[in-house]
Amino acid sequence: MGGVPYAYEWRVSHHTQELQSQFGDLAAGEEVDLSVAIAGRILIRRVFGKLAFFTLQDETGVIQLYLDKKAIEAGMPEAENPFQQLKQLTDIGDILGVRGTIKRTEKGELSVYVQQFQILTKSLLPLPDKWHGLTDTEKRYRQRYVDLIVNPEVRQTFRRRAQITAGIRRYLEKLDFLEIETPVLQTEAGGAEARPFITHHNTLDMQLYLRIATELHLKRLVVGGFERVFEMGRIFRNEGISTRHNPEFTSIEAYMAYGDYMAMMELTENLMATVTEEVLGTLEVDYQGTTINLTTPWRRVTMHELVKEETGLDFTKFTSVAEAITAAAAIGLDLEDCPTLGNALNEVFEARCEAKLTQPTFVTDYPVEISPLAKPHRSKTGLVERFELFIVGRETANGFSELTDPIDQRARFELQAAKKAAGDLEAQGVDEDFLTALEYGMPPTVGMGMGIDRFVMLLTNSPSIRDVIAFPLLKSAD
RNA sequence: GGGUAACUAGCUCAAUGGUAGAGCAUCGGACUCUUAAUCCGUUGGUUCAGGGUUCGAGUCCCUGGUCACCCA
Repeated sequence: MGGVPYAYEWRVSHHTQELQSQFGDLAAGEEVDLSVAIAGRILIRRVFGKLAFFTLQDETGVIQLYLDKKAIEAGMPEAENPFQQLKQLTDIGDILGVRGTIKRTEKGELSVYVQQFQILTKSLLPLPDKWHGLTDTEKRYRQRYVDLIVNPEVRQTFRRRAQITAGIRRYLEKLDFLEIETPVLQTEAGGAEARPFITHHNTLDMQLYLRIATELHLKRLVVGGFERVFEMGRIFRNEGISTRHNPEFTSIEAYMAYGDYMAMMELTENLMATVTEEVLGTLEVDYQGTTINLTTPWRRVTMHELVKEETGLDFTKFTSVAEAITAAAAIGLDLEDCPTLGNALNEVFEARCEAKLTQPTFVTDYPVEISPLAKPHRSKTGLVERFELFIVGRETANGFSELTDPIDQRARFELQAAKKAAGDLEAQGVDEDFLTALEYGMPPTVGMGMGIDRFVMLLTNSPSIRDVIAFPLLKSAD
């Protein structure tokens, strides 16, 4: 005791939750002569003259400490007035190690009957009000460590996030998928339509981009002979920030040779349902007051059907963009800027359908114009074999039979490059090396990408993406 | 990008244009079964920043900042 406010170690025998469950049915007033050692942060202090109650929190939960003057003096005979020191030197927020036995107090609170204690770390800053806690959103995100200390549900969210990512990996590995890491720093940011972050390598004196997708490298691996690959990792998009968008977020992309988009829809729903069941123990998920039912199979509907269902517009009947624009105007939609029929269809879909897709729904058969990496539909001209998964009106996953024809792929890239040259900041350039890979031959392959953060939001009932990212990007405070 | 609202003590919040406050936390004291312990006392402020109106601004006006929500 005394003098060393920052200790080196404390041998812990139990965590609070273990004790709470192990002695859950101990009767009030009963004691158990089991010696335990625990450690944690002092959350609340209730101090009397010769008796004190602390609430101690460790990673798993909380337990009360029963601090009796006589017991502590008996347990720490070399110390001088140890109980007095305990009262004077400890504060809310300090990390304390204790050894003692188990006792449920007469008032019924399971406690550690402390014989010895040591201040392991002194806290110099006061914790937020124990009753009101920390509610200021900005402070919660900027000082997540404080948020984690005082809001147990925040710890639960990140614990659950870890279970989800572990569950996804376990599921895919069981299906013989191999996780391979691909470059974050790239000379050309491709694989998606998004503005990239630009950075610079000093010794090579080279402009580099942070990846906006993992797609093109994973497909190179498929060319190389890995039939089932995936990568779960951070990607970066230099776009706006909202409750659904953080500039860096986590995606998983998985590629499976010899499968098509139908197979991948099945894999995706089974993967998500399995992980949900593992983590929540149910497929009925409450999200912000709405029950989302993840029981498979999920609804599959083509974009054409859905648009017709919601708006009455039958895009299979239109022969030109002009016709579509006129018809859309009649229902109050301005599509003047749409260059092609496919763009117009997508525009109507985004404006009128997306938000209504509350229950999990695979929207299929997208226009080729907005899908530069997807294989043409085997029976519908102008469309590709693609799906997007919507849950709670949010795009949560995206997959397609991969375009494997290098000539077609070059033409699609060139269209993109033309848009880029015309000033479209989200268009991608021609990735010559990727085309070379395709020229060596890529087996028929299906790929899928999923937004991990959005899936975690769903399973943790989090309204904002910032609630599932430990340290979300915020503007600098000053 | 547009709109709305918030910003005051460490935390949660008050304060008709007229002396900046409360609870908890801090600090000191009393107290051997508390659960937001209780009781007595104490400390604590660039009212987000900068300008303006006014005898006087936390309050009204303008500009900016951050966060939140809604819309695009």
